[in-house]
Amino acid sequence: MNRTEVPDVVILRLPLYVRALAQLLAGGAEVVSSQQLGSLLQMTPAQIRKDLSYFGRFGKQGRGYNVRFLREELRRILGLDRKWPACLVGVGRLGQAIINYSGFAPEGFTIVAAFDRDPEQVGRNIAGVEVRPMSDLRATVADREIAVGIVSVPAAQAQSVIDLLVAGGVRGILNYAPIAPQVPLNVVLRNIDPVLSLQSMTFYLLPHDDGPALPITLP
Amino acid sequence: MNRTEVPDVVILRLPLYVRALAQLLAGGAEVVSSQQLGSLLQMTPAQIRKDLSYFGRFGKQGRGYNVRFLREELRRILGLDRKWPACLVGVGRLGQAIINYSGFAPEGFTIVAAFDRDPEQVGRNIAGVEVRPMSDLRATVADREIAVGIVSVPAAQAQSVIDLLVAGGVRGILNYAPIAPQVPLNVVLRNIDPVLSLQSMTFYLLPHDDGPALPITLP
DNA sequence: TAGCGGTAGTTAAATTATTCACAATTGTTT
DNA sequence: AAACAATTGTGAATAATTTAACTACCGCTA
Repeated sequence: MNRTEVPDVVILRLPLYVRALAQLLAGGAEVVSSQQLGSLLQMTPAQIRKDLSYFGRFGKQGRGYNVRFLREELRRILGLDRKWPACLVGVGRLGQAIINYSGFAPEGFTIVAAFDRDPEQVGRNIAGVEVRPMSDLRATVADREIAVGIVSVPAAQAQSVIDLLVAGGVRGILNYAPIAPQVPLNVVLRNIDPVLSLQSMTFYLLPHDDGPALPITLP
Repeated sequence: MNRTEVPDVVILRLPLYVRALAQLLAGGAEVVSSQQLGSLLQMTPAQIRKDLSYFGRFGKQGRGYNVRFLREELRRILGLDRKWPACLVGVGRLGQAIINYSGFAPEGFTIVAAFDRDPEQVGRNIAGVEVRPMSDLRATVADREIAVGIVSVPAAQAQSVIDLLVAGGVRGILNYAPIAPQVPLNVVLRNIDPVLSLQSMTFYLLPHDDGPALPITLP
């Protein structure tokens, strides 16, 4: 299972499958076909089967996939069957919302340390996490084997914070700042950027010439 | 300029260009080449030129692109040269962080109305926006010609809220709930889902066989 | 004004991703 | 037990996207 063989787009879709399977499981389903999963996620059954085939054979012909089994396999493939301690940098409004967000922990992403450069914030305890000074970042990341850094500082400071995290040994970064950060090839970057999302949305809200303005009447 | 001719991936990249150009402009640059823009955004110059060529000819051979001009053209193409009034549904912790976020308004996205089903929240004023009951949603969206809805309610309620927004006439939805919503073809959907981002990140943090474990010694 | 370095726009080629189509297999029904 | 309906996994075909390569052009310099 050579990771360079599996296209990135496929990896991006696997968590979608995991989530849909969890839903199905919660609903009591034991078996699901690529057809059903496809209509749930609005994609073609062929794509789902193809995606899964990169990793093995999980289904039974004529039946479909065992929901619980497939979910567990995908979680294992993605590394979701373990804990991923993370640290947060920047405990402003956004950072606090992130620390308090209840969606990370159940998925194994626990924020075990928080940092801020503001002396006012340092020492505060937010949702059980003590805010530490930036000068502690490097050592803490190393000591606690933190592989994931979450960045919620203003754009102006984001790149230098990311550099710090990388220097500390973090291997993945979830960046909320509205910039296009530079990271080494061996560091995985994911950007959360609602403004970009809105800005690409508006194009489709504009009127465009994609058809005759008036119905064409044949003579 | 038929929108069906322009690939979606291209539209997704345009805001990136707009942002990079704004940065360059702030830095005093008057002209930029696809080469420079590419290294700033970590993409090939060819891709940038190709993307721009879908919309016209903006550069000068031997020189590059006029930063201010290209930025304005792209903003016009994306519809960013106008105001996009938006409404927010769900003013819990996340919703409040969104309303208070200072990054939307400068880009023309102003939250002009907020809704919540909790009677405790209704009537409150958050950052100058009064929270209204869900029963007002439909009429308000229509009256104020709100084209964009932002959804920050718990997953369980998200689909029904989205249905409401669509019924009210919203044409684009920015969804923060961790679900895969169903929307009609004529409604543009963008999901903000940090958990999915993390879940696809961890795959790359795992050890994978992508090369010999030990150096191979030739005899 | 002729030549040159540099860069856009564009056509063609290469690469990547998606969809199709079908053999193989499963469980069910008659 | 045979026929049948359903569904996977996959190789081939198709479609989409990216990259490369080249022509035309711009502004500068000698």
